[in-house]
Amino acid sequence: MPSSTVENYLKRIYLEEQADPGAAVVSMKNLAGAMGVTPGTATSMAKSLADSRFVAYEPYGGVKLTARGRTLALRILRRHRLIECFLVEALGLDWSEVHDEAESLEHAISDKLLDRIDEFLGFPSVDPHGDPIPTAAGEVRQTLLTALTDVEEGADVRIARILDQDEKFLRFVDRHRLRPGTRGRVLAHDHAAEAVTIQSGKLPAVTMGRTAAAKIMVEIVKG
Amino acid sequence: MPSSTVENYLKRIYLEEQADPGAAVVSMKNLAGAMGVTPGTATSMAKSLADSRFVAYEPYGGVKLTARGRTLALRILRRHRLIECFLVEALGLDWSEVHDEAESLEHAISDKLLDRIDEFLGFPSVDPHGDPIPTAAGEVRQTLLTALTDVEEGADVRIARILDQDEKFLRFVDRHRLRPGTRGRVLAHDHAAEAVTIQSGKLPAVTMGRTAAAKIMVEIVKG
DNA sequence: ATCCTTTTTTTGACTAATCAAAATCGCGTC
DNA sequence: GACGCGATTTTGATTAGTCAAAAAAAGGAT
Repeated sequence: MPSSTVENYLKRIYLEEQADPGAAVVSMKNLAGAMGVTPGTATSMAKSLADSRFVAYEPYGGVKLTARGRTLALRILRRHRLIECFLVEALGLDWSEVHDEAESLEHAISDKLLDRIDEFLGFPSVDPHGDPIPTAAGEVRQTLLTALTDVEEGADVRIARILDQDEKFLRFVDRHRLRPGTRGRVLAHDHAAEAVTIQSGKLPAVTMGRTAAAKIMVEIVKG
Repeated sequence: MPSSTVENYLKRIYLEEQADPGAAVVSMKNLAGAMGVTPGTATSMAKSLADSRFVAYEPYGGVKLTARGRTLALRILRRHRLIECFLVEALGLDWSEVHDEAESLEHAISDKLLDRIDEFLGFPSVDPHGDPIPTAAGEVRQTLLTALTDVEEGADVRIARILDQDEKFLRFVDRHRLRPGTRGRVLAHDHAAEAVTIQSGKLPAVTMGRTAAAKIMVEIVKG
């Protein structure tokens, strides 16, 4: 069995690949940054992941998950996201605080218990942040979403996914009723000022900067 | 924070001390046996636990928990037992299979989540095996129980606690309706043959040997 | 083509946890 | 009091994961 360190690296590599689908590989710099280790550590781990055939590693190039590595990464992600759902559903934790908890539980839970949880939850397809839950077979259903930065003024949208697990950011999202599933309208989109103004429910509209808006994925609602 | 290895050693030392309250200390042989490591490993861990002031270690003697060590051991035990309750209550797992799962989750769960679980369960005082759940303050309410081996023929008893987490044994107990909380009657106690016959509900009576009976703790019901 | 900066790799060291096997200790028996 | 056996400790080695700092490579700018 791979250690939880290995599991974390693979998960992280997967997420980095997703975050920048353009890049063919994940650099040691990015990997080290994402894992909070020094570059030398990332290099030596990359080699050992390659030895286990979880990644393809090209010296001075970077790493890229193999099919085997991706399968494992998705298994961890599945665990992580099902646990997040469970903590919210069964115990009423707030969606802004479940990420860190899931981060450690994902390595400790058995497959059997995970199946129970999946069943308990009614086989959900997304977690509380709107992130898709990979199937047990290792497939992810990708939905086509638009970043809030790419939405034109006046559009009606349904918030679908928040691409940031940071508790502070999630609480900001929550305060303005922008959590996945809610509807909203883009009141203004000032490209020069790099600011988007959105309004949800009866709450006052909120204006946010480009980087914040880029982390909010929506579906555009035809009206 | 102590590693989960350290947590496991402390928990194990606590349980060994409980299992043989007569002995002043836990020997390296017993500790190594209980932890499934070689004696040399137990010795070196004993030293390092002593350095952290979790145990008092006497070379060629043994180890004994300090107050500090006991507090931590009880914290782990509390986690373990609350998790067992939770898995049975919330997810309907069988009490015979929750022990191993709790064994790994106990090191991964946060205090905050544990408190939620405790609340969810209504602050239980015993787990599904009848083992007492230490309080958050680190106290254990010890109840006075009698081993089935010490019960006279004809006595009515209430099963209170099973001193063995082994799945096979627990399923045996279950099959004969002897789980904690149920009532039964000791039909025969043959001291020479070291066998006890007990009957519960409408089921046929079952006869078990001394070592099995010693693991079943009961309260004697006055009639 | 050379230099400079950034990235990557290498090297050497450290900690935690473990084992195997050799050395040593403690203690009951004769 | 010496012997011997079982328990304990020591020693030397291994693996996983990490860091700091030195060395090397890549690649763009001049």
